[in-house]
Amino acid sequence: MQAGRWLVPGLSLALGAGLGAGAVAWLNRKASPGMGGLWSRLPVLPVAAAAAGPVVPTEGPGELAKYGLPGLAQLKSRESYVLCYDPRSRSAMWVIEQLKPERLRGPGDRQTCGFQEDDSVHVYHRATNADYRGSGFDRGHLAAAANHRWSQKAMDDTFYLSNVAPQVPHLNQNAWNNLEKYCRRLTQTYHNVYVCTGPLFLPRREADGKMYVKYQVIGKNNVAVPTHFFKVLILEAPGGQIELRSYVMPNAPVDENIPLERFLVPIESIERASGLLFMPNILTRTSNLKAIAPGAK
DNA sequence: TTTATTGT
Repeated sequence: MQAGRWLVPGLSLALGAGLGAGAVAWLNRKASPGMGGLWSRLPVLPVAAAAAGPVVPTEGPGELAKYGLPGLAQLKSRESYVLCYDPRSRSAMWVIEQLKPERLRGPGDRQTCGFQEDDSVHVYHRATNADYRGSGFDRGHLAAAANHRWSQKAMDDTFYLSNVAPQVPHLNQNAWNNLEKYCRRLTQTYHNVYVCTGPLFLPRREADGKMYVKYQVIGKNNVAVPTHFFKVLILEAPGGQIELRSYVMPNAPVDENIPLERFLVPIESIERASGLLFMPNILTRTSNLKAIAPGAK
């Protein structure tokens, strides 16, 4: 594989963004063999600007991060949830929330809420309302608004587009909505209900017999349309037992008459597909785990 | 009831 060849299409993107930003210097560096002069054309921030930052040691192991690291986990802790942002998909990797019966009721009013850009995300990696407009997709909550009626602020926080993913309207308004209602109902039976929700981008076999991850992107920010969504429920029963239920639904119209149990999947399949791990965290917290697997009543 | 979008 020739790196130079497949890097070139991305170069025009980098140049466009760099020129638009204004504060651009040109890195004058001898072209290394095989790079085809690419380095000499890449825009970088002026060194003075980078050096102004206090953060990184200039000696020892930290020196390789002298000019900063290009990305770190983006955790957003809000009134109603904690989420991990995925700048590549312009959405969340996962959102975790705690459901309690008393939090399901209160002054929170959906009518006063509006979906909002998340200003804490860099504009390059941020979804906007314009991206969704006319796309044919709903702005589907990951942490649901109705889970947080206990405070207007808590409900408002669910309307950040970082807590949203493009969702097929029929799914959002029917089967997925039913799954969310079911989660709220579980607060009547269980002392504590933890819900972790996120998108999946699952590989699929194409006509040539090979596996590909293929997904649509919408808007000028290329917001990724998930192929599926998952929900992992951690339920604390009154007796102290912990129950685990994990669901996956395709981002497609789903007949709402199909029982929710049919969407149960082994937690391991979500862990393998998502790159996330739930079980080690759960197991260190309990020796009393009951996993509700597919095929359960 | 809750999930939304679009148009005026």
